[in-house]
Amino acid sequence: MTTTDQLHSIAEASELTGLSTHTLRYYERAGLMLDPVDRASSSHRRYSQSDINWVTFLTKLRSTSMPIARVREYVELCRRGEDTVADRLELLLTHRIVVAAQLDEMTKSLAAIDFKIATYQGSHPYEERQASQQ
Amino acid sequence: MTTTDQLHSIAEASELTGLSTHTLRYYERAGLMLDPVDRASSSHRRYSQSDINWVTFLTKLRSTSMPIARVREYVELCRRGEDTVADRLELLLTHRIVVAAQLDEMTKSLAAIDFKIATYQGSHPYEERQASQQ
DNA sequence: ATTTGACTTAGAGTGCGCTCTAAGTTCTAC
DNA sequence: GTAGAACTTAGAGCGCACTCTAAGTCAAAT
Repeated sequence: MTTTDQLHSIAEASELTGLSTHTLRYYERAGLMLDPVDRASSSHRRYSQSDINWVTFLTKLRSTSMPIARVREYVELCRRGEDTVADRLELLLTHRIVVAAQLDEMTKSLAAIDFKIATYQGSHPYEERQASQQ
Repeated sequence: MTTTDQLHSIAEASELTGLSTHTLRYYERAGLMLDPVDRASSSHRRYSQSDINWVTFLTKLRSTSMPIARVREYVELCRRGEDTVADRLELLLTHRIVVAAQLDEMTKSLAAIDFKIATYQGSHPYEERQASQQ
């Protein structure tokens, strides 16, 4: 719970998050970091564990197609403190609906693809299948 | 099974597929149609039911993030006839793996978002929750 | 001390998938 | 026959999310 935090170079942060160093800098410039990333005396970035955790959560938002601008809105609410919790909740609940719809559409698409795969594999035993125009 | 096919204007095709007329023309130019779309004497497009069905399947590929170029590869295989079935199958099976991974990542991201939602809603009854830095 | 590689910045460039424009033609309704 | 909507084309433009560049600074090893 205390800040015995080990600090990470941008290369390490890249390893840990799966984002490129370019993207990490880009996200920072885009205002997506919760608080300013520490700097070494050399001005090199030093990522704390909590920075890493934040970026990790951020990638969950991104991987569910939340636009950068929306992520920024969310971060800005976070930075404004505890009295924005209701707004943050609403934002996430709204996003949740989008994600559920995405999952649903994707599942249906997968089913259609699987159906096509089955026709190629010969869904009917004994070669009873008909020639399809697709 | 016979071609009693009703023909559809591009506006109707747009309605039926959920794609804009712009996108329908774009896909055609991009070589994504299985066979050439019929034209009225006026040169207006006339979509057959099988065109519609094809576009519908095409959107399943697109909605699972298959790039346009890959869809085109697939279509070209389809056009080359029955001896490309093995290649088509391989292409779809490869894509299937990608889609499954996407579904998995999305599901995990949703879980992370739900977890955050729960913390905002007060996951613990009786307000036992701690202030989080996020 | 010098080389090598990792880092810094601001800003330009890229790739993808549309999306729109403009100028012209055709269909539908009156 | 004329108005207005829907269609046609080739090609330009756009938005998003990176991704890269260039010129310079800093760090670790020899």
